[in-house]
Amino acid sequence: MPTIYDVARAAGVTAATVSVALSGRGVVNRKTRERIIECAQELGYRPNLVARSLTMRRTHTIGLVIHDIANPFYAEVALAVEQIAQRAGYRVIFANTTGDSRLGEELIEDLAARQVDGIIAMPGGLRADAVRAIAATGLPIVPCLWDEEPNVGLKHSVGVNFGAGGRLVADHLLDLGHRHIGIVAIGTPDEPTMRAREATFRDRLAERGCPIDMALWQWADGSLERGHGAAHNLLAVARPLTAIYATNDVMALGVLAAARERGRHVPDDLSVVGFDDIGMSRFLTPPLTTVRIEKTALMAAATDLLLRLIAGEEVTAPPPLLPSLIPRDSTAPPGRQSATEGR
Amino acid sequence: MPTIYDVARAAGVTAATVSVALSGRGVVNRKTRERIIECAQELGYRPNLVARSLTMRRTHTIGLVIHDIANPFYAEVALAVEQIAQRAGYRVIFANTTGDSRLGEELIEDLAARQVDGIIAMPGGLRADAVRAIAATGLPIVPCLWDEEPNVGLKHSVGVNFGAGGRLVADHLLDLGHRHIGIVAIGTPDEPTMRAREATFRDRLAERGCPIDMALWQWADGSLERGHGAAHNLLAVARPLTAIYATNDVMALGVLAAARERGRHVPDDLSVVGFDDIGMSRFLTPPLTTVRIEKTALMAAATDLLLRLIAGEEVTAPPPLLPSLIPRDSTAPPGRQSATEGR
DNA sequence: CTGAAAGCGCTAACAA
DNA sequence: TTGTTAGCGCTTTCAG
Repeated sequence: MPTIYDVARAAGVTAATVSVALSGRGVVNRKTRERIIECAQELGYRPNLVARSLTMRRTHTIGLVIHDIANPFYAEVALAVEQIAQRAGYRVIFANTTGDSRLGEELIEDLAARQVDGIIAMPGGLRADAVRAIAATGLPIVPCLWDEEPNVGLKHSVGVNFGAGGRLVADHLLDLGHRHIGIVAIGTPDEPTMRAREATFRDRLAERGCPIDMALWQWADGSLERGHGAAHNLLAVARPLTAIYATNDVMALGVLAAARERGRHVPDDLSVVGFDDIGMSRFLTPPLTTVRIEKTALMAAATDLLLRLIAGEEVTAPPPLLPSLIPRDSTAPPGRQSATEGR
Repeated sequence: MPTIYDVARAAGVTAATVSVALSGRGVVNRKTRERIIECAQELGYRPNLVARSLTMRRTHTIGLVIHDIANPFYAEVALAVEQIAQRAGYRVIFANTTGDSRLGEELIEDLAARQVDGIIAMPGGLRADAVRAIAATGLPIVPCLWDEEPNVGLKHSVGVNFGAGGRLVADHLLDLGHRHIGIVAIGTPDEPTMRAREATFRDRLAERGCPIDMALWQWADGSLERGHGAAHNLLAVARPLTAIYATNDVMALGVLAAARERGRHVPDDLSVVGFDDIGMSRFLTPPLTTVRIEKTALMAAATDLLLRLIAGEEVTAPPPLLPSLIPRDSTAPPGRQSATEGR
């Protein structure tokens, strides 16, 4: 690979001049510039961006730390981030934690060592204090869509009022007339903290005189497979159950599958509601009632925020957005009097 | 950020010694090493990986160029690549072309300028000659899962026998007794080249005495939305039609939705088969019959291949794998004599 | 308008 | 075992 020195020699000038000529920063004689450009082209010169990064202390790279990109929710997030970054001349390194917060910490440290200009930190496999530690370093980092600790105690973050979403679901189901509601939540039985979207749901149910039966509370890890399994557990329980709230769409997809496998027709025999509104939700059978998170808009805003932060602009993070419930065909008033078991 | 010099000063040694001590490459006195490590920790020293990259001529970064990561197929691919890379200490920069080959070329050039150690090139928004041009540069690049030009004329690539897949679909449908088959293919009417999975399907149909009715041939861009729209077009045509082959699962999902919207029951009134076997396909309603591409295994192999190439090992690319048809519930013998229109 | 010189942070010979 | 020196490829004053 030819360096700037090679083209300098070819053009009969010095490296500094080539640098200036090629970047169009300073002023260079028209003819010399042309000669330089020509030589560069001929030699197939391509700037070494890591050398430039070293000098400039800017890599034009950002890091995106997510749970796992195979989850459509994060995939959509990643697309939004990359598109905004790309247009600004930034590239993005993505790293999957798969829920391992030990790994998450390593990854985030590595990104910092690689001198990324900033980081977008999604929840799952990243502890708040690790994020704070990085932030304390001065590295711009914006936490996005964190359930607990919406802003991670940081000045810049972009969030959503997940609690409001949980309430919307409770109201929707209650209004339809459901009284026997199961939930497939993300988390583990032993972990004491509960995410807002689950907590407010439970609280609202109690508030409206229909406290949830904890035998109908299932924990899962957010994956399709686990959501599917949890739904089977729920449907196997010999109790009335007319609706299931899966706290993300991917698990809701698993719930729909389990319902079908057990001969439960959705929504006649069972209502299902999800959370997130991933792209495919409206195409499912039946189209899924869910809580919409404006992922794309939010992540675009988050990325823009990060880029401005990097540029040293004085910016202020947008306030948490209110999610909205999108009623589709997977929910309906309870039909056949609380079927207990499909098959 | 403290540099290696700061640590050196603190420990009363020289930078070179710190470098050696911290990397554990050379031999350093036990006590000095300990002192150095201690100082490093105290100062919160973190190596500057771009400086290291400049010296070592190795960034431990690879590029992944894909169509768009929001497509579950590519998301699964990306996960596999990242996981293998991660374990080897590599990070991955992903770049979406969204089908724009002009952009694809820029991205690939930029990755090269950033000195990535290698590139995984997926089809869609990347022209074969652009890939070849980069390869000619000496930058390791492995094309994966390209439909046309399986190996892009390169020595190292990983592929699949897509043609065999198309044939499997044709045989499956024909064997079930279907004679009126529609197709939702990826491409555009004007583009002369057809991908293997479509071409062999068409040819096999003809071979077995059931040439496809070109009025039942729809082109789409591979997205859920377009697949959905194309299916509606197909179902609106006043012709017998008992099965639809969507040449990727994402579009097949759109076909299932369209069928439902038109009151066509799958598989009783309409059989649907996809291609790829993305993770959610077996959870759809009904579970989708499809051609399985072992994405994860293949991409893991591809990434491993790339890493070895980077390491300068003498490697040989695996031969194209044969895909297999996974029969699920979305296909069945044609039922009600070729319904023409559902509603 | 162009060149000389220094420096970004790290590693690698080679000496001491 | 540790230090000296040079260099990776580029940018940026500061002179000329």
